[in-house]
Amino acid sequence: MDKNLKRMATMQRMQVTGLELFYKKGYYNTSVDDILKELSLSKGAFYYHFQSKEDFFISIIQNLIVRKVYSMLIEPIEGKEDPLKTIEVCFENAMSTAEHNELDYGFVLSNFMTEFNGRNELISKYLRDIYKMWQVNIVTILQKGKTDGYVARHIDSEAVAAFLISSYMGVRMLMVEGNSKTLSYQFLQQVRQYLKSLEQRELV
Amino acid sequence: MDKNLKRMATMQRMQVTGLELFYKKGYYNTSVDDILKELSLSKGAFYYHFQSKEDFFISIIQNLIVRKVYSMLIEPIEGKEDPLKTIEVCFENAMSTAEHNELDYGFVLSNFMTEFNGRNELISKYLRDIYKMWQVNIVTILQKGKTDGYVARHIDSEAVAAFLISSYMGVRMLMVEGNSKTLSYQFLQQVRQYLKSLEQRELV
DNA sequence: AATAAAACCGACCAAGTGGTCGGTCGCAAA
DNA sequence: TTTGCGACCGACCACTTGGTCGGTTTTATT
Repeated sequence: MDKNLKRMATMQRMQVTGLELFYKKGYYNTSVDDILKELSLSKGAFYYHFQSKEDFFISIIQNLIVRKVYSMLIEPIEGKEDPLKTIEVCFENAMSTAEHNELDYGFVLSNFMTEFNGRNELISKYLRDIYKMWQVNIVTILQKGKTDGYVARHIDSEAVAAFLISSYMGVRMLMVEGNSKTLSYQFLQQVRQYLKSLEQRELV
Repeated sequence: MDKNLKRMATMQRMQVTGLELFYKKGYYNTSVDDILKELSLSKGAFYYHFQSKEDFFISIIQNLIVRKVYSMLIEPIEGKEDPLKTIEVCFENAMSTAEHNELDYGFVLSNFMTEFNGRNELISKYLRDIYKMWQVNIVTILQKGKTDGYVARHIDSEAVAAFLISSYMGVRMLMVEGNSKTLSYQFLQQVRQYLKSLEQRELV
């Protein structure tokens, strides 16, 4: 019990610091030693808990990244009434969080998707699954929104979801290049404009 | 003269192969030796022509990446009549090119922006400049579009440009995860929907 | 053919890299 | 107090990295 607790505690410390550095400097550009130095731990400790650097990163995906994306972008829109409004608010919050984080290196998910693409199929798959989870979620609430009369029936929910996700990943990438405040404002403004064009007009 | 030609030829060969590999495997994940092996050249040849790996990459930006972005995304929309239609067509072409490229690893510019962000300020600056060039260009034609009665006067050109670029960078990133055909179609469909909402309605 | 500069070669270097392994330490059960 | 084991240490290994440098080959010029 207690032992298990200690084990988990150390692993979590490693994962948290690992994600921090991987996010900041990139996976391939961060050595295991870098992480260990930060924690004053040794190689032995690392390879006692994890099989490899890859295995370590996968555990980070499952324990930290999934949760992060879920709590920030998926959970806030699940089962809400007006999908368009809900998505708008969710984006506002996400952008605001990013904007006020002085150590912003972009959207975790898309950064890693870019880095691992074509280089590590296994990790790419895990990341892709998170993206899909998000995508499916948006599609679902849009479909429900049609039934409930919030969303125009003729729109292609899958396409809207893809477009929203694309634009979000895009701005989040651009925001790190400075001017995040302005960009954030401009982005939200245009998202609103776009979302408005999806509204169900003239309810019978 | 002739000497200069040979020099340029070798340098270009290195740059082309370099970009290919950097684009495919990432800058930090591609060694100078990797590039040299591909060309059957030696370290000596490389460091005779370039001061460092960084210097080499900067020359690639200036000689290849700038031109690529310019010819694909900037030049096609310069000085055209109807900005919204022009942007639409330009995106259609860009997406089509990407879609039919079986070795697609995303949008060159945004991939490198992500990779170098926070890791190499000098290179980031060069890349950012390309992005700005593109941005300014879109803003310019949108403003002209207002004067010419194609674009609604109340829209924020800067915001529209940022939004368009964001979404483009986003899809291009997602396209490499498979389903590029579907994604491409969905994206263009939504871009059209969005662009339509920017049109100048009811001309006097 | 002689020459000199330009272009290229490849062994070498120091500084890392991910990963291994024999050992140590502290704590809980006996 | 002894024992056993989970947690951790750190020297070490094979290998790769960007970069150097003394030297050789190509090439154009005379």
